[in-house]
Amino acid sequence: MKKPSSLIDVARRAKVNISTVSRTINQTGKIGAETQARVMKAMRELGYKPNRVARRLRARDASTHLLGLIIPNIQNIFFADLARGVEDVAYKNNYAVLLCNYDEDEAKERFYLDVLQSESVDGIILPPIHETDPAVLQVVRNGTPVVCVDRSLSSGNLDKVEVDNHTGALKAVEHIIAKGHRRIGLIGGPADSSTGRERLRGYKDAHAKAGLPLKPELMRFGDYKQDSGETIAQELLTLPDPPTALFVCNGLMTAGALETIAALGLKIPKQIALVGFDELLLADVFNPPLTLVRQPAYEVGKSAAELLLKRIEDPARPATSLKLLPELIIRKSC
Amino acid sequence: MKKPSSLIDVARRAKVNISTVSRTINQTGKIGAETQARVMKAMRELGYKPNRVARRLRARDASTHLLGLIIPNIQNIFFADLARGVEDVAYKNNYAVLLCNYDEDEAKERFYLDVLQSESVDGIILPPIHETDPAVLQVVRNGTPVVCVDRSLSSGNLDKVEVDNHTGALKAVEHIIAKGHRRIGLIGGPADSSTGRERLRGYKDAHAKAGLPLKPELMRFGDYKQDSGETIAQELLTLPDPPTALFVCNGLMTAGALETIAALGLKIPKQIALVGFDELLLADVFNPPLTLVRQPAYEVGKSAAELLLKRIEDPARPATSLKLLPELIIRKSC
DNA sequence: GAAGAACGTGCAAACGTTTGCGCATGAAGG
DNA sequence: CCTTCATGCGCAAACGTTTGCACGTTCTTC
Repeated sequence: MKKPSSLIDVARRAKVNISTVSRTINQTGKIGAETQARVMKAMRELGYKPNRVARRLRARDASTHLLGLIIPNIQNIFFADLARGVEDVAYKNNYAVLLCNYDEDEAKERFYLDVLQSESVDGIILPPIHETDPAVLQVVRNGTPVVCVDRSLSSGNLDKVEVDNHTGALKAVEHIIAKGHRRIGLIGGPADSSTGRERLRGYKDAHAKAGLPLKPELMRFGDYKQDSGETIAQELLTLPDPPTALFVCNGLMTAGALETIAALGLKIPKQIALVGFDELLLADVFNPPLTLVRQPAYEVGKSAAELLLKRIEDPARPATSLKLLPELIIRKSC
Repeated sequence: MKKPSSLIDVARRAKVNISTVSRTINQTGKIGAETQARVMKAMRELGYKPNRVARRLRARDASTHLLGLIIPNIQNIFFADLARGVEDVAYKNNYAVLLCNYDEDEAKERFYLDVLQSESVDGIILPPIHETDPAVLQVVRNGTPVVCVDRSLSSGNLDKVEVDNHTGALKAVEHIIAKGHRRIGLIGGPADSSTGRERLRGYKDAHAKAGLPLKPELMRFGDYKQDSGETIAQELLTLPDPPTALFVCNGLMTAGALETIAALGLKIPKQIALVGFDELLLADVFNPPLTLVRQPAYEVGKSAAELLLKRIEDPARPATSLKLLPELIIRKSC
């Protein structure tokens, strides 16, 4: 473990004081051209790299050009796309982003929040695990810029960018109803997530508008992972009086549902119609091509990062709240 | 920006010296039960959280229980799965992992390497951008434990876990040949990646073993992203004398190829057979179900993390090199 | 009952930076 | 020739920890 060279080493080699070295590095203060050259040379020769830890310890407010992004599940393409959106604008502005995958685990979320904070990132983007997330609130109170994505935080004054889940679900279910379906199975999201609830509301409202009664036995709730889509579809489709259409509330669960539909040998859309949430790889070349609600995941990430950068620049600016519209892509599965 | 409380505040409140506080936190040294209680109380009341930055500055070797993972492209499911493998074993061992997505950009890779290093992570897992990556070598020389995944680094002495790409490709192409194909299009990986070259070698060796001549016009190389799969498939399939089968060297490019096959209205496997690399969501319920080489992505991540933890514990242990076998899953597309 | 041993705690240095202040030096201005 | 001032640089404190050392008590042990 070779000890890396420090300011002191550079200073010694260039025969100046460490403050001079620091100042030439940061372009702060007046330093003679000749001295600067000598310092630069010494730095090059020693392969000097500033120690970010020390730098941040000294100056808590020294920008590290580092963003934190905390996501529930990296295997969910929605979040991967979102992450890319964040990445791209961050990088364009010379920021790097530290990604943390908390796997819907509250303790883990808290841990990462801690880490990012104590790494002094300039700001954090995350979907709060639920509406009143005290850990997140604490971070906000500490003065770290935070922007919420996808899910919201009840406590008002935060920048956030969400998808209009209610409208998305409403349109989807209205489309299903327009296709003549009356028994529409719901594979919903977790009840304690705002996205889950909003999509459920869309499902309900579509029924109400069409004067269709809700059938509780057709409404089940998963955890946004593939397995639960598979299991719930199994339950629903083996009911004595099964639904004729399925509305599945996210991409992974849609994949799961498709697995059981295939296992059951059901034909889409004749025997069972299907509309899913989230775009899926290959959805348009699937057989039949899948009708689904495309969420602008990349754009969510992009906007969030832009908002965050603005806030970092001007912490006093009023909070902006964006709501992006999802798009119902009608193909052949319903 | 409220200033968080420090050891000093806690010490003052508990009427002890800061060293006493530090010691009760870290369970190091003997501290009386009563004093401990007083300190704990003060910490609770102040909501004290240790400052990780300061801690790491002081003790460069103090484990932060933090791992770094640098991946080329988060949207590639292979890496998402790999990341989950890393995550899971890390978390089980009380480590957190900082994920960095460098998007095949060398400058970005270097940047993240810098950041992780100066964040003093305990170790780093990454697929080196190419065999002789000086930045990575530098990190290794600095004494930071590194394990390479997926791709290798020419300079020997590193822990690494790879997939046997040669065997995987060999089996795949042998299977294609066994199905009677003689004109097999290759949508390969980048020539400067070890995975790309190994898979190419498998493709070539399968031809050689079957006594089949290589046809350079059927061999093209993409960048592992969906678009290039789409474009190259387009080029290949509109050749005057097009291939009757396609071997596609990763998942995203396979998806791209499927897009153009659909656009061209070609029937799989009759008009064009296909074998891809990487498991794909819905591959088994696709029409037809896709024959492909499944890489044990999750296991790669898992093993890598285990290796890294072992190395952190015992930096002197000899380097281990793992080669995991991919599996040819024969379905209907070839 | 005296000599250690063990225990509990405080003191201060060190980690690698940034930065306010102060001190020379030389040029400009009267 | 004496002030004034800008320029260029050094000194030392501070950021929040950890940790070796020292010191005073109390408990064994013969």
